[in-house]
Amino acid sequence: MIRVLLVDDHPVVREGLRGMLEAEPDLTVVGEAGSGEEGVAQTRALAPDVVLMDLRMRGLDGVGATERILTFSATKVVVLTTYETDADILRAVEAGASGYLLKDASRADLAGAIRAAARGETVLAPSVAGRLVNQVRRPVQQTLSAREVEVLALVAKGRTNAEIGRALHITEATVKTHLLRAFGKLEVSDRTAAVTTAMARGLLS
Amino acid sequence: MIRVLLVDDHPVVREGLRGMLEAEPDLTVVGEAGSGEEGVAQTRALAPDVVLMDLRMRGLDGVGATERILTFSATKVVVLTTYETDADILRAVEAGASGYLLKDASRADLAGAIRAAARGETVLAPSVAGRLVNQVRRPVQQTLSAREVEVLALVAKGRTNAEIGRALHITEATVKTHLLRAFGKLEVSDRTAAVTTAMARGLLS
DNA sequence: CTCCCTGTCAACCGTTCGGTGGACGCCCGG
DNA sequence: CCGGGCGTCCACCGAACGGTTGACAGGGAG
Repeated sequence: MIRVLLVDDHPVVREGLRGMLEAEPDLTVVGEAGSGEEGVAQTRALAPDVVLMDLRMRGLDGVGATERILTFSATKVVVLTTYETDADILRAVEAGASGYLLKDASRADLAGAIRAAARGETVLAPSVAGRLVNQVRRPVQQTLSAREVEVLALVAKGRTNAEIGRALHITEATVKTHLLRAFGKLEVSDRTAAVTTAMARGLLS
Repeated sequence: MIRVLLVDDHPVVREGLRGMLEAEPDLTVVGEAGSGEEGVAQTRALAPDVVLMDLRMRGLDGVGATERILTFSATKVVVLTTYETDADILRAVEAGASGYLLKDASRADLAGAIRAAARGETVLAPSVAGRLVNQVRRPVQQTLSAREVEVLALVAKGRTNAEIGRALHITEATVKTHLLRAFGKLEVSDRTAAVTTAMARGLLS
């Protein structure tokens, strides 16, 4: 019997997962948590075999909760989320998730992924696997520096370079340097495209 | 007994809703649909009292499905969605939805909203109501014209005005006119802010 | 029928941006 | 200890952008 803990801030989703998993004879839901913090605490208390973890949550998010859980436990973590942005997927895998499923998964997908995770295997939804391959194939993993993100966030609000410089207590020249470096990393050539692609990759906001 | 139809493209969510609603003695789930088209068909076939409708779906979305349903049926539609962008809320209410709930709603919230909708009342989640008030209080409802959206979408991709003009077979001057009008409507003064606020209001992509 | 919105185009001007080519100090890791 | 990434700064140039004003045609609403 595989013991599963559900971590999701939506009661509806928890209820749905519970219903689907309890219908499988070899799976049992031993607990639910509505936040990342609660998920960590419940894992410590219940020592489940597998945690089904939502990514987007208020407070401690799924990635953070996964990292914490794996520091003290052999519990497997399967990430279950609605969206599949490149950055989310990469962060989850880096944090040590044993699987990445989307919420449109069927009962069979879910159960299969949980059993695989319990056996120590890693399962990715097909579309997720493709995106991950794209990430890995790209040799230079393009992470924006904290400062670059800071500048881009202000650009997204429509600030001019001079305004951004004043806001961050740096000169306009420095702002431009940050932006040009960000352009290179994002493979774009203007600020608007930089903002949209950074958002698409989950690097902003 | 209030007869409810579930329309959501996520099996997990449908399962969760079914579980929560079946626990209420006066509610019964008479059917499920995984798409807008199917939702319309099922409503026609089953004539439920209330449809619980997800907004974001592939194909015919929740707003479109709601509009169609209300043309031929007295069925009440309660919108249930994860996100609350201003444009989504307004579109759903304009389409004739009797309620707007978020997926973090509790079982009591859900059941209460369905009962209210069945009685002919309108229920909005508190945060949704606030946003709607903001929309209505703003006298000039700022809807971007189709052409303006088209231009903004290309701006979001980093195209210059001249490139956009060539792509849309208009001159750069016209592109600038569209953009300036969009700036006015969105209350911004540069293209980047225009794109981000348009996205935030759900007017883009 | 008239008004307003939309879509189209034009010219001009000042400001901002993007590109280039530097420069310096810091810190981390090989 | 030395390379490289990061954060900071400077100067210059051409291109792009934002603001303004003005214009005209078509269509839907009052």
